[in-house]
Amino acid sequence: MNREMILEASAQIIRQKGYHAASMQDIADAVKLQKASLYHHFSSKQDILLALLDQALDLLIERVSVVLSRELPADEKLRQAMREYLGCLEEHAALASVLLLEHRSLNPEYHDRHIPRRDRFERLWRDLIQEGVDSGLFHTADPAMTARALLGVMNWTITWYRSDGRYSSGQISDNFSALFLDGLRER
Amino acid sequence: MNREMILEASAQIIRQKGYHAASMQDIADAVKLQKASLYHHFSSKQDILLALLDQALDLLIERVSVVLSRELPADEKLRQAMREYLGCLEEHAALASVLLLEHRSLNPEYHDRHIPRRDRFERLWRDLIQEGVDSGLFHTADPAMTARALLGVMNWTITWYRSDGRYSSGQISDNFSALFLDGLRER
DNA sequence: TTCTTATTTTACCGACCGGTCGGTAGACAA
DNA sequence: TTGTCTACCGACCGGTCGGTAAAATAAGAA
Repeated sequence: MNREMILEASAQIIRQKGYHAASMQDIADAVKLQKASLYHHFSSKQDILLALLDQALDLLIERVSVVLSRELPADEKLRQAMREYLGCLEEHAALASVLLLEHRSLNPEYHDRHIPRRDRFERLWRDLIQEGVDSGLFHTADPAMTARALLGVMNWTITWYRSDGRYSSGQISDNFSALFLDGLRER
Repeated sequence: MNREMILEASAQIIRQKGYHAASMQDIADAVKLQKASLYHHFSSKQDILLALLDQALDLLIERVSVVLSRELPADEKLRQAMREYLGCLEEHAALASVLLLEHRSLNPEYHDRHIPRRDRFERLWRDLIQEGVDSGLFHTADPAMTARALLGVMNWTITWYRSDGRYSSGQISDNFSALFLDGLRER
């Protein structure tokens, strides 16, 4: 047994029940350990949550950054970045759910340490929008708010997306990127 | 003391702490009652949560429906509906947070009763999109998914919107509706 | 083999959880 | 005066929470 296995099980359980409803006993049962044994690997329940959030954010930042560093026009880069991000949310659904829905359960001190990393991720998207504006491909009144709209659409999918649903994450992201780039209005 | 006052306090506390972290004692303290007295007004903690969700959804359905029943072109109707919805989320921020973030904490039986009402609300938006498509104003591959994108953008605002921030909810909704209607791409 | 370290277990703790109990105070009516 | 109602209270219930201490076991290194 190691930290990674415990984290994986924790993500599943916290995703299902929410952080506060998920007990250390639940996690221990899932990895077939006694509850006390978890405290050999993690100093507290909060420590587990923080590790999950860090892991999730590291993963997403890394994966999206790779796409953003490609030499492409901003619109195509946006399309690919959205595809990568939504694919990542799907592939690591439990981890992603914890990141997006349970970060509010972090203690204040932990939370303060977490926020800058979130901002860094948000800035990736804002910079992409800005890049598009600078190159004359995009127009927007406020790149920061546009980035939040973008993240809102994508993040909200974790509340309804099911991998056995009608559409794959790739189809959904293509749909969303087309909507974002060209709008709903007929022309 | 009556049910409404308890619900109002409950919404504030549950919004802050989350359903499971908010205790009946917390709620009792907030309304200056003994914990036991809460059970004179509500049969259980779940009962409080369900009442909050019902109240929130009733409010939103009513307010948005009024806008949707106006005789307007679909694009203008969308603009006004988004403005109404985001204004409502801001005006009843605590209630809205509970609705959007805590419905997962409902017991299965309660949850099943709640879901159809949520679907009804989502359908309002889907029908509006469809109306725009039928009238030739909108084009979209899948109205249901477009509606979800729309709701995603708006619902996600409760995770970052602060009433003392740079923009009012009206400005944000105008920004979002413009983005949705005409897209990000320069033309 | 023995010593050391890493890992897990058993047994336990105080605090708090949602919820129930019997009972009380006051308003109103018969 | 008596009975009934709403609203509320203090005390308490069994159970679970996150977390701790110390003993037992497993795994390597010498």
